Amino acid sequence: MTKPIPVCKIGIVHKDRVKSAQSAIKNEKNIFDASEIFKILSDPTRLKIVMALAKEELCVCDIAALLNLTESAISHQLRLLKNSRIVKHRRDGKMAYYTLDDEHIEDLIKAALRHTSE
Amino acid sequence: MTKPIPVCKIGIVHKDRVKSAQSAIKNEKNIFDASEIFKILSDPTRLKIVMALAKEELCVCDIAALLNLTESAISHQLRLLKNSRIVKHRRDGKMAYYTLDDEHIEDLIKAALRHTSE
DNA sequence: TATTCAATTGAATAATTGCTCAATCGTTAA
DNA sequence: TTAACGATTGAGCAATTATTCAATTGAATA
Repeated sequence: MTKPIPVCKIGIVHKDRVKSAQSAIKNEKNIFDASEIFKILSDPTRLKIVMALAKEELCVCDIAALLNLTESAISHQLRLLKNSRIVKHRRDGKMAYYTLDDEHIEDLIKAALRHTSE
Repeated sequence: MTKPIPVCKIGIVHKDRVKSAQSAIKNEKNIFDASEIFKILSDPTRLKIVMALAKEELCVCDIAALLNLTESAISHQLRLLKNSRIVKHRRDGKMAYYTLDDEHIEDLIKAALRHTSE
């Protein structure tokens, strides 16, 4: 079955398939949340920050030196990462030390790297 | 060890940590490629397309009806997904049928959904 | 207290992006 | 050949975004 009804302009072509697909994307909120996480990791600078913090606790200065960017630029990105609960920080005097706040993120990155090296 | 050298303006604060972190992000090309995949999945429309195609083979018309968008908008997004080798298509007459081209992608999405429901 | 400095914040700018609209392509059928 | 239609493409627009610059905050120290 699933025979094509060649009238796209009027309606749906494969009604049963579309209905089935609909059930796969019905949870709008979850999909939006997932896309937000992907968006956070879609910037190379942020992705590097996350990968660096997966290995070491670093202060803003360290990350700025590591990525050759200003502390301001790093601080802006860290705020986004913090809002997404991907990193957390602790204060020690003038310095702010950042670490990962989510162990799932590393798996996510590994899964992405798997796609790249196919 | 790893004693803070409080002179951020002059150089690196925690030399050994930065050196260690550097090794985690040394493969620039891979990181960029991974960020590209995240970028592709960071748009809710594209993410829905991928999730729909993970369940059913669909033509452009079906997807447009499913997401309530024009065929043009869908076609533009499908081109991006095709360029990233996430979807593939076959032609049958006037219609173009799309399916997933990468079984890793579903794992990637599942991993992201895991983060959202913490 | 006054100064220094890491970190943060807000405004501004350049670049990117998702969609619409209009035109075109390619295949089917009259 | 012509007409119809699903799909694709390019230009253009509105919205988002990564970075810089300048100003500010907050903690340590002179």
